[in-house]
Amino acid sequence: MNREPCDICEVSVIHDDVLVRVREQMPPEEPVYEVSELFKVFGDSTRSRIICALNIEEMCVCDLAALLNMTHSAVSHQLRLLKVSHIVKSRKERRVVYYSLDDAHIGKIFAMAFEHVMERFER
Amino acid sequence: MNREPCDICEVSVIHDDVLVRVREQMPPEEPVYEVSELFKVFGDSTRSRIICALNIEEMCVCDLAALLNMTHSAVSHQLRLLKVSHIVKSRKERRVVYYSLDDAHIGKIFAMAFEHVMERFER
DNA sequence: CAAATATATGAATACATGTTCATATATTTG
DNA sequence: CAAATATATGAACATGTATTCATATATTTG
Repeated sequence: MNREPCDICEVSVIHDDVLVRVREQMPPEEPVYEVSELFKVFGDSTRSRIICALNIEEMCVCDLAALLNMTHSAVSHQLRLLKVSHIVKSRKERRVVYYSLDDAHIGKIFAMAFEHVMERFER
Repeated sequence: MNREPCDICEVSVIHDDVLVRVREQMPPEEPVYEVSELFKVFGDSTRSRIICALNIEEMCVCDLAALLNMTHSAVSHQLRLLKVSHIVKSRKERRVVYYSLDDAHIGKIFAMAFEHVMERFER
């Protein structure tokens, strides 16, 4: 009943030494989860396109909708998600809300992923 | 009927100049899509944990299952996805299949995202 | 060769998520 | 203040996806 170190794993662990080392060096659960949540937000082509656009210049919902050929509603929903995820920030001027990337880090991570993907494209 | 430059967008575009500039500088659709697909694979906490583990040391399915307290089946399914996405590679030795990160780029992107998340943690 | 072991996989289920539609809010203009 | 404009949002629907379960394959060992 109380099998160590794993209840679900039905067979014996093969490399105990590896497990010990990896357990020691594994980053804590919470930031790993946060990282995957960040990637989850990146992991949608609509949001990726929005981020690419805002990486060039700040834009309002209407312009983004025109650029991406989408309804205002769909764009607005995604922008809300991007905002609560601290990927995008907004400023209001008269009637229009201008969105831009919240953090320089965002663009960097994106650029690096882009580089990675382009390498595969060139082969 | 034939409203330019966007059929879906029901109102007039506000900033034509912005749209022109962004259209010019936007990266092509395909790599943007590929980037979002890459992030989609990263955007699951199970897979993130697997990637973190393999960033430390190569591991077999059984060890990963024990480490993550998951069934072998679930781990194997995720590893298959990671493999077809070229995030992970495998080598077989006798009965066991050892998995490791396919590309140094993977670890870099992950490390940068980690850094970004940790910044928020410290505030 | 039979039993055991390590991994893989197809189908099913449960849950998450993106878009649409209708409508609401907020701001500006006549 | 009424109409117009820009954006936001709740609910519904459709689609996608992670895990589980049962089972298959492949390899090794007695």
